Amino acid sequence: MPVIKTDRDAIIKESIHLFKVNGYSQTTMAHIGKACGLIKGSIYHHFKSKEDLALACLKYIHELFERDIFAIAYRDNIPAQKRFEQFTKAMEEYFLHSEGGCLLGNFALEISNTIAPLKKEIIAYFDAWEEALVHIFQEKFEASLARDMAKQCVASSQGSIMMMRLYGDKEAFHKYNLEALKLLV
Amino acid sequence: MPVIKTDRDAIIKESIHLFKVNGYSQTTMAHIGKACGLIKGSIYHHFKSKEDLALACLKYIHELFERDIFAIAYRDNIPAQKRFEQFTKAMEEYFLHSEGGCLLGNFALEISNTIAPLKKEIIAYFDAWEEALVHIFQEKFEASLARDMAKQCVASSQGSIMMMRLYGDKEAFHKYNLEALKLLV
Amino acid sequence: MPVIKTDRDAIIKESIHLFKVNGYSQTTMAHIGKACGLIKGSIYHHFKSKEDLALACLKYIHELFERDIFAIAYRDNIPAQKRFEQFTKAMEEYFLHSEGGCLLGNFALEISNTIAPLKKEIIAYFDAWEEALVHIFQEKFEASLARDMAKQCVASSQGSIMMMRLYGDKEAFHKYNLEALKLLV
Amino acid sequence: MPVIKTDRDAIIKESIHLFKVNGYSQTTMAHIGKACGLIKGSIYHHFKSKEDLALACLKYIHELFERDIFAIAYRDNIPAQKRFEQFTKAMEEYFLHSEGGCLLGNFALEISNTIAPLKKEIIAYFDAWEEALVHIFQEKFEASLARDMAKQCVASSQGSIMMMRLYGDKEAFHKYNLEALKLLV
DNA sequence: AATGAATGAGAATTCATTCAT
DNA sequence: AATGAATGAATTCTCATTCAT
Repeated sequence: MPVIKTDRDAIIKESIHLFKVNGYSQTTMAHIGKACGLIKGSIYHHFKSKEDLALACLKYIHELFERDIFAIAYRDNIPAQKRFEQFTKAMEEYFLHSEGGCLLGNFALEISNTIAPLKKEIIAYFDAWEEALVHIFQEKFEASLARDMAKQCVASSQGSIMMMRLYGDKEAFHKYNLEALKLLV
Repeated sequence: MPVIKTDRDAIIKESIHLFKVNGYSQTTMAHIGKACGLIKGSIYHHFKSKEDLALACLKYIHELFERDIFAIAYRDNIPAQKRFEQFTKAMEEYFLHSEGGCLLGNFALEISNTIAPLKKEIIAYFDAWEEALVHIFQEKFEASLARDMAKQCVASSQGSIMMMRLYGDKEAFHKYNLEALKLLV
Repeated sequence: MPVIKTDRDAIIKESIHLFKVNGYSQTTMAHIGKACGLIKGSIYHHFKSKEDLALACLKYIHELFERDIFAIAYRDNIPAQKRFEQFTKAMEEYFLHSEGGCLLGNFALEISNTIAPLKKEIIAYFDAWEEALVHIFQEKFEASLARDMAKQCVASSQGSIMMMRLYGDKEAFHKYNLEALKLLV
Repeated sequence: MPVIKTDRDAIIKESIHLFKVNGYSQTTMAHIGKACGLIKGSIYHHFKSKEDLALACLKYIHELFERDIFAIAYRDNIPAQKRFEQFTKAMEEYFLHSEGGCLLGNFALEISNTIAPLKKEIIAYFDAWEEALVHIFQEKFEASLARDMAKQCVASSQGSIMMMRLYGDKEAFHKYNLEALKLLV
């Protein structure tokens, strides 16, 4: 029962792509409109402002991750190590095919200081990512260590994605993920 | 022979700060002018465009890193491990006091796709960083492994800086650096 | 045979209120729609344009005044002075309860110069008001004087309404009406 | 020693004219720019917003009235009646040559409900007008009566100006002023 | 070098209006 | 009659850049 894509969703998807590749400020409502086959003004029928649209994009991705990736961490019937592998693989899968890297990470650096409502959502996303990893690691490590490991895992992932985006080098990103798996061996 | 701060340098320093904290697009020539006690038009006596100024900022930081940090890696009279410690400490020192994180990293995500000349400089900086680490690691590891380690080290640093910037958490950044040191033990 | 309120009438009444309080330009079709429980586009089933709707509002009020107030002036079986009292009282009654003052007066100042068809209706309204007063005054004064008195009476009323609207002071408006009555004593 | 007209003043004067004749909303920054020989954006060099410009216009007129008209009321060496004549004449002089009537009165009806900062200035202007008249009337009448007379005088003036503007009838305005003078005979 | 004023291109946003359903 | 979506033109405002002084 796949959810039927509403027009709202179509706009969000195009926007996510443009925001990821060109950044928030360099993406104009006209660009987004064009990508959706609309004129710029028409987008305001669906979102009350550019910021509002951007927030919807962040939430869309956050939900996607919750459902498809973070959720993996909570499948407690699967051994922790196996789960971590699946989790890491799902991450890799997503980002290898995500032109422009991680929208949340990009926005964290571009606008989290200037647009507060977006910052909140960005932090919520990284919190959830961290929490998922903590849930896995806790099974094998003491809580405080598990948290430190999770934090570093999130950070390293973001760093790797940044480098993949900058250099266009998917190879290195894959290697990083292989390396990350050793954490739980 | 300490370099005398020219006006040009003063503008660069203010710009670096603003660019780091607020990003490229969200920093206007008027903001920069105000921070320098000038009106925006006057900046054009020193830099021919905003892009040109941004490039000067990137180069300024790149040179600073070459001189003060990357150079450490090449002090071959010091043992590799010691050098790595010094290198890591210098990095930490810099970024702990750098409000807004890493300008080069920020710009990598915000505008490397849209402003090609800046991308070149950003890549040169990360290349140099990586090369410095390779130089250290090569002493103890085989070339290809040393490079992989260097790449991951750079990426992880950037990821940690991103998180420190987003969460305002210097503690976690410090912990990450302690952890990184274990690479060479 | 009381006139049944059609939907058209409901829209007109809401529009009159919004136009009076917020002016022509600052009242949008969306505002009007919302007040009527419609979306803005639906109003076009009843009126072919905003201007057309505004014209209907002006005519609605003009007719109301003809029927309920101006008509008083022509009840020739009642003594002029008594009629004038009734007329003035009816005016006061209306405007004391009219949030936003006099729509026709407001529009006279806001858009009579820019939207000709509305100006015509506005002038017709003030002409009728003046004529009604002339009819009363003529019984006691010579034609030309009666007309001058009528003109000043209309003008003063509008000025008083303007001040009542600006200051929110109904008291002063009442005093003015008391004063006006002395004209015919 | 005539004050030298600054560019700011030139913009204000053109704006006053356009605002008076076409109203606030129907006057665009492009209109104003065109009238000043500028492009629309350039006006923002002198005024930070349309509202700010409008406020400057209101203040400009308010000051003009204080200096050239209201001041007359306070020349206590001249007999009250004479002063009232001069005051009324100065008013007539101004408004007879003011295409578009009274900016403050026009704005009172168009936007005092929607743009609070402008309302404040409009009220200050009418307060000052009233106060000037009170000062004259007090010499011959008891305070409370003087105030009532002043209020009605202001209101009637505005009503007459409204009618002059609507009908384009300067004659009637003149007659009204003659009539007003009888108040102090 | 610096300033103040101006520019022009474009940004986000609004709004009356239309149209297929 | 009503709706939701779309339009296109216009509106306010921004900003990098230029130029005469």
